[in-house]
Amino acid sequence: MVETMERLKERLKEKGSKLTPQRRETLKVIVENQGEHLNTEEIYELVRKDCPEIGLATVYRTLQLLEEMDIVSRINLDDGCSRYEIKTDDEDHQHHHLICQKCNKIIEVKIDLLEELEREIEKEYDFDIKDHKVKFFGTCSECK
Amino acid sequence: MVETMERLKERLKEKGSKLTPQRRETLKVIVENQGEHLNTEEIYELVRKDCPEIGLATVYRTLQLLEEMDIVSRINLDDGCSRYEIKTDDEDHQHHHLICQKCNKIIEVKIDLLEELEREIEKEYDFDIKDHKVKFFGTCSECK
DNA sequence: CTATACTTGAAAAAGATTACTATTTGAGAA
DNA sequence: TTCTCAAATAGTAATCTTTTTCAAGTATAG
Repeated sequence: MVETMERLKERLKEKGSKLTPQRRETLKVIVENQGEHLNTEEIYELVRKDCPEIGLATVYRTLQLLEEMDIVSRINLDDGCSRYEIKTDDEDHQHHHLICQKCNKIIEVKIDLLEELEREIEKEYDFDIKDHKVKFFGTCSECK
Repeated sequence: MVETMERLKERLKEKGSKLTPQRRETLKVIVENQGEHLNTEEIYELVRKDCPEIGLATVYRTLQLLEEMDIVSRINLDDGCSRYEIKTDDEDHQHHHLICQKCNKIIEVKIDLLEELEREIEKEYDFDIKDHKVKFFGTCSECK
């Protein structure tokens, strides 16, 4: 938490930007709700508890900023809105998500195992891979 | 093309739905523009050439229908709209896409190579995988 | 031929996100 | 600390994609 906030402060400074209470609080909500895949509206509601005067537009702007600064990543679950999760520094790219088509549960996958495929693609297509977004659809253990 | 149209007719009949000129023309445009990753507006404009009286809402409805019937698949490139491509029957799940972060070109990847990872995930998470959506971000050969 | 369920076009509505504008504020300089 | 000014904010309007509504049209089984 502290390190994440420090990272934000640092990257904002590099950019000539400011660490405002609104930005601090928005990041705090995302960190504290790791694994929840909150959308913008949900983040807005949670941020309002400690920062009631914040506007929705500011939350949108902040999330965009946090994504550009590589502090959060955006997830698209095809439900008509963007969702966000914190990027932990121990992973160099986004982890995968399992989406249950029956109960809509989202499960995070710790295994990466894409190295081989990525090396193959880089060679075959002469393409430098920087990151990936991988979603698997199917049925979770509880819904089988 | 003929087989794809037959498949549509067949699946519509199963559902008690009709094969209308609007649906026929929409599918035709997608088939004829394989590899273009057209969005709804673009499909609408192309369909209008041969079917000028069609409404945009019908195109939206038809694309939804085609996706449900597993005839096309939707691609989300985070550019604020849905794009579509035909599902060829020789692939049992969606192929991957490479997205160049410099020129925004989309490259289709023929290699799948996800079998091993999927088996691993199914075992580890007790999750039945039916399909996947995989995007790789980076720099294409021309932009290096 | 006719009843009925399915489709359609046009326009309105919804929902997410961005743009605008006057005002406020964080943080470095003095 | 106080001053200064670019950066940020709140609130609202505007935009853009997609869905819904509804009256009218159409295919098809019987």
